[in-house]
Amino acid sequence: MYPKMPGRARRSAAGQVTLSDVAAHVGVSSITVSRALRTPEKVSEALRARIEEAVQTLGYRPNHAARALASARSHTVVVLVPSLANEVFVDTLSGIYETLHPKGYQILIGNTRYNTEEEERLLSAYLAHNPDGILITGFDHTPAVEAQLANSRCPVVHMMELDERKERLCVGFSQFECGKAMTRHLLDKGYTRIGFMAVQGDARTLKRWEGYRAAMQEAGLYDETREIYVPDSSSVGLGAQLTAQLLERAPDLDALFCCNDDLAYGALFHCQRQQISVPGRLAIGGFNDLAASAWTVPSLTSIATPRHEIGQRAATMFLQQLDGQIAPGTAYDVGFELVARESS
Amino acid sequence: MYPKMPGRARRSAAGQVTLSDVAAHVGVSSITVSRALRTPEKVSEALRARIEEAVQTLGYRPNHAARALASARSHTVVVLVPSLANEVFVDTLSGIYETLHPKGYQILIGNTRYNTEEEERLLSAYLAHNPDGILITGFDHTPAVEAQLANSRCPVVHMMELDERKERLCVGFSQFECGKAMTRHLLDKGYTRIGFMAVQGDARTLKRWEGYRAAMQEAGLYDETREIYVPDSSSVGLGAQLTAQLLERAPDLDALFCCNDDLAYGALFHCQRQQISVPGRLAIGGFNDLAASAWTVPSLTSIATPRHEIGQRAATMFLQQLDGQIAPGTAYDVGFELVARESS
DNA sequence: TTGTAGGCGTTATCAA
DNA sequence: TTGATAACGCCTACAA
Repeated sequence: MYPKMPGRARRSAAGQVTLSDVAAHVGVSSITVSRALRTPEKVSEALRARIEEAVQTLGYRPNHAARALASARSHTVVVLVPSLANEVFVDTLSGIYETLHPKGYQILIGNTRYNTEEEERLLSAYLAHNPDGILITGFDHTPAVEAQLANSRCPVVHMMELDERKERLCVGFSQFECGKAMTRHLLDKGYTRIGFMAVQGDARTLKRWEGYRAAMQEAGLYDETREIYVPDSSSVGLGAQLTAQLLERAPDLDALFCCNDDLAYGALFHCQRQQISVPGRLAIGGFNDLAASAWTVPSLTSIATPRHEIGQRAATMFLQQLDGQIAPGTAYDVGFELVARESS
Repeated sequence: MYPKMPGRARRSAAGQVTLSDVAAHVGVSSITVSRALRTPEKVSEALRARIEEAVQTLGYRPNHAARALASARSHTVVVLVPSLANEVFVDTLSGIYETLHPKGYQILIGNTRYNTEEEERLLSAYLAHNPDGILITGFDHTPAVEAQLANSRCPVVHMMELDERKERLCVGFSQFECGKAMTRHLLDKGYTRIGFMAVQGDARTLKRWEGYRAAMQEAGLYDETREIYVPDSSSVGLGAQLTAQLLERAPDLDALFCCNDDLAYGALFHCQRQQISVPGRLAIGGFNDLAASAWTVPSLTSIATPRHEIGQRAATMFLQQLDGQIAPGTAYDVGFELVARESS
């Protein structure tokens, strides 16, 4: 048996320097130290200096749990995203972090893995932290999650999509219009046998898919045999495999709209390997405009989504609701941009 | 002015259902409810059932802060990684999560952005949470961080590298040997004018670089004009740009070892665009073996690093130290594997 | 198997 | 500007 960890013997163990330790050191009451730390302007300058010094020398560290318990504010915000292996959500998180960190908020990241049940479990667990706010991806949740959000007594901001019911705080863009925009771009370029590749089947993917369908139907060119879908999670390899499958089934395809850039890279690689010229024989469009999309050969036509801004905005909207500075049901549309490159 | 959020009036506001609410409902003391929830086996079956029912109907949720404060155990583990935009650390995190979540631990993720000062700030902030453990990347820290780790009174596990001093708990592999292995592979394949591309300049990159140098010097083929380095953060685009620069400076290069796969993709794309045949005119090797590396054209030779296992292992080692089940200074070598593909 | 007592470190309230 | 007091919700220690 090796040395156990401190055992956390009991009673925070020897270690912890507390507010009253600092207070004793300075010769004031602990509440004064508390004030000197949180609202320095309410403490006389002389005292403040002595307190700060004592904090330094004693190495005092505030105790988050005690603060949360006493103040009923955890300074914690829960963020639920479907994936971390996706540049999109990493960028969103960094926007959130940048905005919330300076305000003293901790972020509790929940990775739902594109699974609403997992989301439910995560939310339940995280609610025990009494978050001051919840930033959640999309509107597609289990009834239990909806109920928890409603009862959470803290601001909830939905990210990535816009609420058609205009009842919930949200920031995002129209996934449907994105799907339409890319499809129209391909139609405008003269392609007529345009396929669609989808995976994962989350709500946002499905909306893009609807956008594709709407545009194809409007053009009188819709043909469901040019669509391919599997529920698996997205990857470059899967993109390559599905491209092969789809081309077998619909050999006359002249363009392919992939529901995200990873799949599109896979499509590109497949074509390269099979000597299928892009865009000569097959045009390819992606979605999200990941950092690498400008560098592939040929470079990838995609739709740029301002996810970093979505993160910043979602965090800001949370702060605003905390202060009553925002109307309930506010929907913030960040828009999107089609980036035409060599692959189309 | 719009409706503010509940205001968190004070005193946990109307809302909170507490242990004693449940206790009152059932007609027992609150400690009994606490036990029924944490150690069900210590409560009679009949009571347990009634308590569980009351928990359901009242919608009781444990309060993390109160629990942490009373028990001096936060059930929180801090994980510090240099980046989230890197498959490597996302995979590591998922290994950690899988291992720790079932044991009831929350994970506090800190993204240091490859910056030791930022790491210091993050650790300071996170220490306020009284974590039960700290999983940190590498051994390259500021003195303040080293001091905080030493004083933290909780298990600390270092990930990704092995401790030469054999003093610290760690799990990883030899970055130096990796660098050597890839270089030797290229030498074995007959390449002699092998370049090296590095970015970011973190400790691990530098060790791989040393491995490269050692191998080249052993072969009597080392030439520093074939090395290129910039401190910028890694990206596919940067890989392409640096490849162009290096080829200009050292046009006779016949192989290029990139310190990670992202850069290698960039190198691949540059060659494709410039019609430089790979590996005919220039062989390329990467590092990490990201998921896409098997699908590029040509597919990329790389070094597979078992980061998921590192995550699992690091979490396990933390749990073991908590129970005194592991010798101090244990270093767990997960090894690595060279994956030779078309690009070399 | 269940309960009593007391405190974890901090902050809100109210008073001085 | 500063302080005394009483929570916050839960858990450890000990007792019954």
